[in-house]
Amino acid sequence: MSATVITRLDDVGRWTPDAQGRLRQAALSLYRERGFEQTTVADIAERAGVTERTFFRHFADKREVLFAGSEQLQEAVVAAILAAPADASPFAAAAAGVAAAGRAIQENDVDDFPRQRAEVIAATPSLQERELLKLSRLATAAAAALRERGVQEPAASVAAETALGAFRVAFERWVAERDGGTLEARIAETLAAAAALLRG
Amino acid sequence: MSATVITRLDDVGRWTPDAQGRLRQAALSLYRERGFEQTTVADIAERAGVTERTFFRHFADKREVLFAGSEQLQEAVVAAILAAPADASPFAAAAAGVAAAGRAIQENDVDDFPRQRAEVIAATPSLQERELLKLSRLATAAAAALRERGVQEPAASVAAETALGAFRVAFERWVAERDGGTLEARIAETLAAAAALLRG
DNA sequence: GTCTATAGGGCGATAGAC
DNA sequence: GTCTATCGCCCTATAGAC
Repeated sequence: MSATVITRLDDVGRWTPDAQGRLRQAALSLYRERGFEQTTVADIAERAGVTERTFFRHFADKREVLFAGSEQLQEAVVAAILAAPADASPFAAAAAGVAAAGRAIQENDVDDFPRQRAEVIAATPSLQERELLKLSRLATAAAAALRERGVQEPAASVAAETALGAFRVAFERWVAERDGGTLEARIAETLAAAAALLRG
Repeated sequence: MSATVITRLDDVGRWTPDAQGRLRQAALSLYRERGFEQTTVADIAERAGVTERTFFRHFADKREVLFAGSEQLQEAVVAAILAAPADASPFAAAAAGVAAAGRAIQENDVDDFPRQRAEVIAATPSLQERELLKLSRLATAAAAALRERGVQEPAASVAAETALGAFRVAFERWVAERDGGTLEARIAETLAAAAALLRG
């Protein structure tokens, strides 16, 4: 998520710094203006003031530009799961993980970036695919963290999938309803719904 | 899933019938032989005895050729949810849906197709993306079916996501362990683990 | 930075079924 | 005649190779 920080004036040399950050902003604005398919990598590079080749040096493909920072999110989730009280249930630990994800997203929220990004993704199937893959990897990492806590399979994977399913629903609702409260609140509400489900 | 059936000899005209079925078989075998990325659409078309252009008339892209029949699967899931006993809990109804999915997959199992297909997908990130998108759409359809049964949001979406999360875990385990019993049994086991989770 | 193979869309032509 | 499956050729953008 975080942009490259200029610590010394020498860093401002032949090229303007933070090409990656400019590429991300250029891509998001263009995807919003004309749509993902109607935007070429050349368009993005041009707006960011770099060459097409530079784009592919920073991002593996045209989709990935919207998913920078997903590793940090994953780390936050794993850390929260490992940091949960020793006596927390598997689902409670997984829930702590997705709650941390919600907090991390809101903390890094600048210029309504997460919601704008989410709207573009919601409008573009091929971006949805990438998002789902990231969430799936996140679930895999969460399950591994739960196993580290001593949770057996298939409980670990099921708990991770369930918590992340709740997260997905919460995030979707948060994006759809602009005045529906904070993401954290939505997540808490959805996790509660999940917990209530199997009791009923 | 079903191939075009030749009902009359006249159907065999200028071209050999069932181009779609041949394309699916050609694609799966080539993906297994040399991998998805190493296979070109031209390769597939050649093996199926049609032109490249014909491939794209049957399938939107190179991935979609492995996902024919997913609409029928979705219909089976929705039907099973709607057919569940009126007094079934939201989660129980969703569970009936994914159990039906498991049965549908095993019924159409010819030549170990589902497992071979799953192995190729497991080895190919871009195919995983497509698979996850299909499952996500399935979850959306399942949630809609639950709402039709009178389940409110967010319970409907959460129940659908949870049941499909369990399905995903079950399917993965079934693919990984060749002698681990039937898919149906795996699904039942995983659904039970999900139910146990939130009680604990 | 340059070069190239491949995906995948557009559009018209063709040939058979009915 | 219509409808539908196929083919051929053109094109651009992606993304990997060199």
